[in-house]
Amino acid sequence: MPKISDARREERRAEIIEAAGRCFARKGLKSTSMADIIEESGLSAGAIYGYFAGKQELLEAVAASIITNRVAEIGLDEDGELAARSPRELALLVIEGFRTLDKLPFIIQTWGEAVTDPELRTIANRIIPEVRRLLVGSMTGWGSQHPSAVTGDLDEWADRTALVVIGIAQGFALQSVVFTGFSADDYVAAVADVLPG
Amino acid sequence: MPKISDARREERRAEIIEAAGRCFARKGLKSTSMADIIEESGLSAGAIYGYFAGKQELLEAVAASIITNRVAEIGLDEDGELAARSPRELALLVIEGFRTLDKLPFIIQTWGEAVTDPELRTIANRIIPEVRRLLVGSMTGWGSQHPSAVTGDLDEWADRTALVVIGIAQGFALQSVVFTGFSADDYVAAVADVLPG
DNA sequence: GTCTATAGCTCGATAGAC
DNA sequence: GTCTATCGAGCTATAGAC
Repeated sequence: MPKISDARREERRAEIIEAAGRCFARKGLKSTSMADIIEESGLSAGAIYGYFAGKQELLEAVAASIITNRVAEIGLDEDGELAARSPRELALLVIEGFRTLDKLPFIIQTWGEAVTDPELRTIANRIIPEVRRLLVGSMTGWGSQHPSAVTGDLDEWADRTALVVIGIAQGFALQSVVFTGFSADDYVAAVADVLPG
Repeated sequence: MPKISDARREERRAEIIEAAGRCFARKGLKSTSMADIIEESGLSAGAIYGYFAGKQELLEAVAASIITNRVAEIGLDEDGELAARSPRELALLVIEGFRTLDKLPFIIQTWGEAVTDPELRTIANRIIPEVRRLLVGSMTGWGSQHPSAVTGDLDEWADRTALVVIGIAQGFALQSVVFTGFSADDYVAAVADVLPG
């Protein structure tokens, strides 16, 4: 077989990540076997292993891919620019993203894995500060226009508040996947109630 | 073989759950083997399997045990009675509990497992409404004394707000375990900022 | 402590683009 | 004809059962 171009190789890689992502979302992290991914991708074991060293590395690639797509959507309005938004608007924006994300169960499982997988933790730790930076930037803009909603120093306020905004969104994700009687609308209403904006 | 008393059997069961809990917390869910638990408990394989059908059932028992202990602490003041508390106080109470809980990493992993394990989800779904009920009761008492902080109907307000209080605490737990640069003090400060009370 | 099943993975053989 | 991505049978290691 021929040596393929870099572009084609990158495409293959993406295909494999996609296939693995579908398996993980459908069957769960644990019970997805390499055989499943091999079948889903339509390739052979050897082919897969030419791209990824193992299941762990695949999982990490899938996680990185999803999380990168997520970040690209957060905090960017229609023009792809960062707009000034209130804590409430930002929380609802992130939650709305989670709400329409079919891979949410996979993400929750990934959080659990990150506890014991340093590589996944590294990925998370590369992304969280980036999300936080986006939120802080957007909130700082809003806060300067609404000083009465800000307690203490503007930058410190935005810095702290971003943490809780992220936490609230994470709580939403968790409850929506694990809690059977969960009402997304109630949660959203409560967030709108609690956060300023 | 002598049939042991029910009390003794219950005690043994608790010992095994304790030993398994230590293993899970130390080595993580995945890499804890039955051999580890057998060794940690000082019992034989046969003995363990006389109480639990397998690793999964043990995990579920450990989760149920931890979560039950948690609930016992939440919302109960020194007298074991339910006091009226503000959303802020309740969130900080739950967070403080997480903060001093050495088994937090285990809990996060359990959330991930619950996505694919119906039995664990059932446990979570038995507990979450109970915690919520405690929070709602406590907050309703507080809200009736601070009507200006309540939007709309008191009961509905407490019901909704409890969701977010739980979510904020879950976000704290997640970030404190996964995010390396996490500052618990900042998160707590932000919660105190955001929630009424 | 031993047995069995299964998961993850390896590696020589193959075949197709250049 | 050469070079190498892909194939896929089987190897190895480990977890769980008793």
